[in-house]
Amino acid sequence: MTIGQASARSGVSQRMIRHYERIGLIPPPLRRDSGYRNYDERDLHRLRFIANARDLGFSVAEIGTLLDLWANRGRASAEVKGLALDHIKALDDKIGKLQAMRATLNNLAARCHGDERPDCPILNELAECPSSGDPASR
Amino acid sequence: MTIGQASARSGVSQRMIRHYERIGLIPPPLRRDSGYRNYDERDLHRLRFIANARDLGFSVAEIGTLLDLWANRGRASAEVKGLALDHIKALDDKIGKLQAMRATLNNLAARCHGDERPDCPILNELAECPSSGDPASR
DNA sequence: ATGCACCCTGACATCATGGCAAAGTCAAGG
DNA sequence: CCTTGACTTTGCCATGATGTCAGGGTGCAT
Repeated sequence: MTIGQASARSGVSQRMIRHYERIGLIPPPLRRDSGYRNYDERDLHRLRFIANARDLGFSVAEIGTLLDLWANRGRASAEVKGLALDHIKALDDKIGKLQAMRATLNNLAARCHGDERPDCPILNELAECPSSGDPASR
Repeated sequence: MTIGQASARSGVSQRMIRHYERIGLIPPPLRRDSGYRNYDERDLHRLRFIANARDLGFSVAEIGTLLDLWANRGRASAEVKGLALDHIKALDDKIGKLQAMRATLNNLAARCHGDERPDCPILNELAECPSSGDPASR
């Protein structure tokens, strides 16, 4: 199948398929005489794996490791689980930071009357030195 | 003050100060005869504003708008609040996506025994077609 | 005047992705 | 057989926010 078909059936854009090939995440497929990349079901399966892992937020490097583990029939599942748990921790970190931002901003927004008058606690707070101002929001 | 001092006192790296200047977020400062950038308290104040906004996750484009509003003494606070609320919504979006990833992954990890045996539901699920497999986790 | 810490510019890297352009290929219909 | 339109190829540029390195100039204290 051509790259367009592989893309449509895997959910990975053509652009990214070529990209993954160039960075070595997937092996270069066979080429037709015309030079067109020719993918088989095995390649497709791998692309779907990549799409799923990417949707879970794994980085390309992590996906590479997961692919290796996937290909290695003798791997210990503990290794995979370790990766997954690490990634969960990273997600929790990100979520926590975003929630902290949200809380601070929500706090500021609540204190801003939001009418046609120019006085605005949001801007006032942004203009403060980080150490001064509202310690509770940090 | 030099860029190093401005950086230390604002929490914005020298690299980013120069960057913000180049993209027009901050005006080019006066230069000494040597060519060194020379910042005053006003510049410092602006840099601190930028640092605070950045810490709340605003993009450079949004920070530009906020700076304009900050400089415009007659602005309506509603405008600022609107920006803030939009940003909160964007944060909620991101948080929601990350939480969905986390939930799915956590689900998978819980089903993986994580020992020395090779069988692993995490890899199995990643290898599935997105439409098949475990609809509950989506 | 010598050395060290600082500053200058410019370029390249990240990470995952999009877009564009010029050129070749394929399949179907006239 | 030839045209047309859809597809593929490669390569380069761009994003956003930031880091790093290199090569060269500056300023100050000893």
